[in-house]
Amino acid sequence: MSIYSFLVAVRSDGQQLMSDTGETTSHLMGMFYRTLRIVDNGIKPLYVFDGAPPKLKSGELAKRFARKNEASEQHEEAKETGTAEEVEKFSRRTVRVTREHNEECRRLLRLMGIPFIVAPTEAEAQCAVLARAGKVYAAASEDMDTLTFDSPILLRHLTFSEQRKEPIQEIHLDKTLEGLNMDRKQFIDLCILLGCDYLDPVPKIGPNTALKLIRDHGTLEKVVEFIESDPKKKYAIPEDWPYQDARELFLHPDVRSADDPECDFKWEAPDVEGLVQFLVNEKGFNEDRVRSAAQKLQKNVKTAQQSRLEGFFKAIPKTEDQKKDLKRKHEEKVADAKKKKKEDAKTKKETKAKAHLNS
DNA sequence: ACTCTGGCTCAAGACGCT
DNA sequence: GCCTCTTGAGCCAGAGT
DNA sequence: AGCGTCC
Repeated sequence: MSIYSFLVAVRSDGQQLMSDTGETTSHLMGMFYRTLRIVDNGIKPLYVFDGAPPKLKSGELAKRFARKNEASEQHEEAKETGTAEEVEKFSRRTVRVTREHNEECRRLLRLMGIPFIVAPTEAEAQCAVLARAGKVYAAASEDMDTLTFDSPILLRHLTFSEQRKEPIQEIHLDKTLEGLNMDRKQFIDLCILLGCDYLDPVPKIGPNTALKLIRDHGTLEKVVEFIESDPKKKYAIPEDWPYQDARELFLHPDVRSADDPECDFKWEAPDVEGLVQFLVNEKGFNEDRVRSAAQKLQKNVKTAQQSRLEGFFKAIPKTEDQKKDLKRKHEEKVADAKKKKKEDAKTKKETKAKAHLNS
């Protein structure tokens, strides 16, 4: 996901950054400096790449594919008749992450000495397993599904950029369940009803209604039964709506077990000359910048071992206003009952163990 | 009057100098 | 054999209560 | 904080 956002956001004059041979470098630029920042803040990141999507997702993926093609057409059209702004707008929408982008990011991580794993399927699910097993301190992702996959802690907006808008959020699954007064099974059912990648949403059921339905009926089985037997026909379950399959994916996703040898991660010193070869010689990065970045990495490999444990995050108490605000939105609706802890970005942070990043 | 959903649009990263 | 997945927030209209 | 630049 972050590769995607780098491709969309890292631009100049409406174009992605490129080497002199015309190859895109936006993803490397984004990866390199963000990872550097993270390491510089005492965190030892582990990246997780998405594997093959589960079959249940193919319907959704087909839709996205269609949308992407549509955007490409609009892009072509804009190039003929539209303004420069329109061309740029549609250009962003046509962005696709390729195998090459992925492989270059992995090569970059290897040279930086940062470990990664390619998940059998969903990266979020793999993140959750590793966090659950204590291989990492938390799973970092923008996706709430990470909690549904049973990660004990989710970090959102884990970036240490100076001009970051959103504060880092640390969300604990146990507190969330406590706040909702639900067990994990109900939470999974709630998330499915709320709308997940695997199933179409149920029309007219938004966050509030979803929460109420699960509260009133306890399980999705009962909710579906209620909806179908409702004489007023207020809601309609979509034709093809295999919620049991979705639930099964959340409960038993295809993941690499944490004790698998592949999950024996190591954080190593950067290969400075390799980085120079790759980023400077091949991609045209500025050599001084790359070398000083590599130096920072090297320094942190040493100091990171002797983890200085200070308070990692500083909690900011929620005001009543903020609570009200949260009532609105859907993910946040969940997050609301969920007790989230907002973190102050400006304070320096340390991880106890290792923070865990999702690609 | 209030609540809720759904449709719409937009913007999206990080650095370093001033 | 192709093809590596957009997403969230803010705003507003309109239906439902 | 704003803004040009990174490649």
